[in-house]
Amino acid sequence: MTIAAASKVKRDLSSDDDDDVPLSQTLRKRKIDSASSASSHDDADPYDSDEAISKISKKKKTKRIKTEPLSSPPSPKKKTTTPKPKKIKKENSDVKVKATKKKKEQKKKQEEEDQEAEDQKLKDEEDEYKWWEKENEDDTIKWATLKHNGVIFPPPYQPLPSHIKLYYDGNPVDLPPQAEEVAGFFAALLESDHAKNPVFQKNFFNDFLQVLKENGGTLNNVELKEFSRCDFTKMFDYFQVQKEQKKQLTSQEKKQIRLEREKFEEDYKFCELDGRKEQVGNFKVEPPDLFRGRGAHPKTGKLKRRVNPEDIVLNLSKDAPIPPAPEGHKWGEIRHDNTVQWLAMWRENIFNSFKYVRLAANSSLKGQSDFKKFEKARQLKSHIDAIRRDYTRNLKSKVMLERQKAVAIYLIDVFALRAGGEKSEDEADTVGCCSLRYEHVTLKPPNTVIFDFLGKDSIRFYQEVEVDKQVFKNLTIFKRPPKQPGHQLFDRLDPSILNKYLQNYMPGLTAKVFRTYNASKTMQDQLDLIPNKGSVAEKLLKYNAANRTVAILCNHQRTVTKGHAQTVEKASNRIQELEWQKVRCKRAILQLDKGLLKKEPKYFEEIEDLTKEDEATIHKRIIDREIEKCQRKFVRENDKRKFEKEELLPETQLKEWLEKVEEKKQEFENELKTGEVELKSTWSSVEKIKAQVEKLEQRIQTSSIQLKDKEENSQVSLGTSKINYIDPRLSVVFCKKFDVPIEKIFTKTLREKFKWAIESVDENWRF
DNA sequence: ATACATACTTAGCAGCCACCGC
DNA sequence: GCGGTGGCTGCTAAGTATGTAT
Repeated sequence: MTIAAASKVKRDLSSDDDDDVPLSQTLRKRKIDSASSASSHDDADPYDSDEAISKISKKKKTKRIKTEPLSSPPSPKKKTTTPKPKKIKKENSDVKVKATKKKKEQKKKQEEEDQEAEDQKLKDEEDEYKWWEKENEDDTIKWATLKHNGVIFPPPYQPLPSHIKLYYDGNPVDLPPQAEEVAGFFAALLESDHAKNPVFQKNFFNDFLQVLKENGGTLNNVELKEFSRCDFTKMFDYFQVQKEQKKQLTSQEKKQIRLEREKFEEDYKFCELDGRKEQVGNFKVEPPDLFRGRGAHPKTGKLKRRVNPEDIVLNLSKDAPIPPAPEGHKWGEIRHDNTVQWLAMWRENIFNSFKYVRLAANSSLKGQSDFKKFEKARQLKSHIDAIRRDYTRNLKSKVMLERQKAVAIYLIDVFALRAGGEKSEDEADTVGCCSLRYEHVTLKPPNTVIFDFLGKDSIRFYQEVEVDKQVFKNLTIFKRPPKQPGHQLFDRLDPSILNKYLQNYMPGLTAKVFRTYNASKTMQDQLDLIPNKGSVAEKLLKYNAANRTVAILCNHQRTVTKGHAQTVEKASNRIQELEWQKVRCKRAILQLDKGLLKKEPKYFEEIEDLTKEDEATIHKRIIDREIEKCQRKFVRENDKRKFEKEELLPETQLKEWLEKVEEKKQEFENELKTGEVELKSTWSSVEKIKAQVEKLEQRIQTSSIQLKDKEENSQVSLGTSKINYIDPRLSVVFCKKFDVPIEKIFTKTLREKFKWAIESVDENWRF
């Protein structure tokens, strides 16, 4: 195969021949052209040694089983060169933060808010640390000084009132509080899917019994043996009532509570990094709960235990004051490691892995990492041609390992697959590129491939695509007997081999960089296609469409919301009703002037398009809706009156309302029979009605577009790509060039996260 | 090379709350 | 003004990647 052939991989290899094809089309069924000439040696068996099948065995088991006492975590890394702390700037940043908080309190007053924002901006300009304007030094050292106040622990368990209990075989069970807490975790989920999942039930019940045993068993000698004999409903109901009560609080009370909480959290929400005040991300320690693994997770439902101060390692400057541990406790360890970003960590008990407390997304450290990530992806631009040329050539390599690498990189590049590291048996069975198995890929000659597997978060990846002919051939070889379902497709590959290979092209190049690169490249290309015209709303729609192609490329999905089908139906009913109203208007016009039918027959065609059945359906829908409305109104009104101790509305009132509806119904029925519309007073002239028709058409138009947009977005999640894959500078440039306010594209938090991008590019910047 | 340990990014979802159409 | 709805945010699970010891 030639280099030219390689560059025909459709999506964006040298975006020449199909620049004008909307990506949305090519993405659904991505086609890969192939000019490969199948010469005989291509088919030579590339297995260059007979250990070929040796690694075929399914996946390896067990990892992370290593246990280590929490009290003695591994020693910190050696690199503890602590550069001298920079001078600390004074209270300026303090003031700023308070201003932000105050802002939250006051609603409405737009001007005031604007003013304040303006003020803040000024302050920002004075003393904000603009790291992106500085030279970038050593990045193995993350900070010079770090001070913080530790972490917030969840409140201790509050036992339930004594009349709320778990029931076993119908008998109340007295649980020690520690066990009651665990039972409560389950009870709270009673109506969720988790509670119906047998694995979840089993894992929960085991751990629950364990905790019960640890605490001396039940207090009233009920022996719990089977999950199915437990009744959590009383507990569940109690939680529901509590939730309801919380909701019932006045907005004043809610506000009060919120303010108190914010005040308490203030000290933990911020830390001091190199003398600057920066936000901490997850300063709250995760509360105990039942582990909610995604997909078919073997450990789902297990108890995630409470974390104590003794479990926590704090990381801060040597000279920083050590925050006091909660009363009667001490910290597990204090560390001074400035080669890492985390402020605190602990080991969790589900996988025995670590959880970290780190800085917020708007912090300088995170911003710098983010910036670096996108710069690395941009660097790939100057290597991508060589990489594609090489993998295209290596698709025919005599060496099996090379062929596998070539195909893998092809898949990662073209279909944006993840690297696909090995997983242990106690995790959900999900895969990425390197861990693809026989059954995940179906080959349909001549060159169609169906991918069907569960990826990260057990999100299904399903695509039927055409691939390069040589890729197809290779996949056929990778699936040859004795391989069978359960066997690895890339039996000689893992991400580290792949990454090592990739680093030959460019330092720091790894599989994931391709996702960033292709996502941002796609976005750039899509934005380039948008004409600079129309309203802001129209431009936004186009921006979102571009965003959507990226999300589809990266397979970012979301579950359709519960009410989605209903919402769609409602919306299309509305549109249908608008159409119907239009027809009525046109009928009315004819009633005013019959002669028009001959003059403009086209205009009145729609009248015939509406069938009697459809019309009757619409009538019924409207009437039903109105009846319901009356009834609801009646009930509501009386509820209110009851509450205020006023006299209730008599039934006759309801009847009166309903009679009005009945009249309308008669009118509709008559209209259906005769085809004659009762002329409204506003329909005094043909012109007026025509104007109304125009309005209706406008509404139909917008409603239809909105509906379509909603439908297309129902399964696609735009946020993930916007937050993680699309270089934010692209969006900034788009806004600048197209006069779209950045607020329309980035929420407040995103604007803070991407401050570096917003302030650093002009409108000529390109990815 | 493998196995494990560590640290950092990416991911979807629940719940809340502001806003919008009636 | 009211109730539903969609957008945001917080949360934490689930990935990727690299360093270190064996």
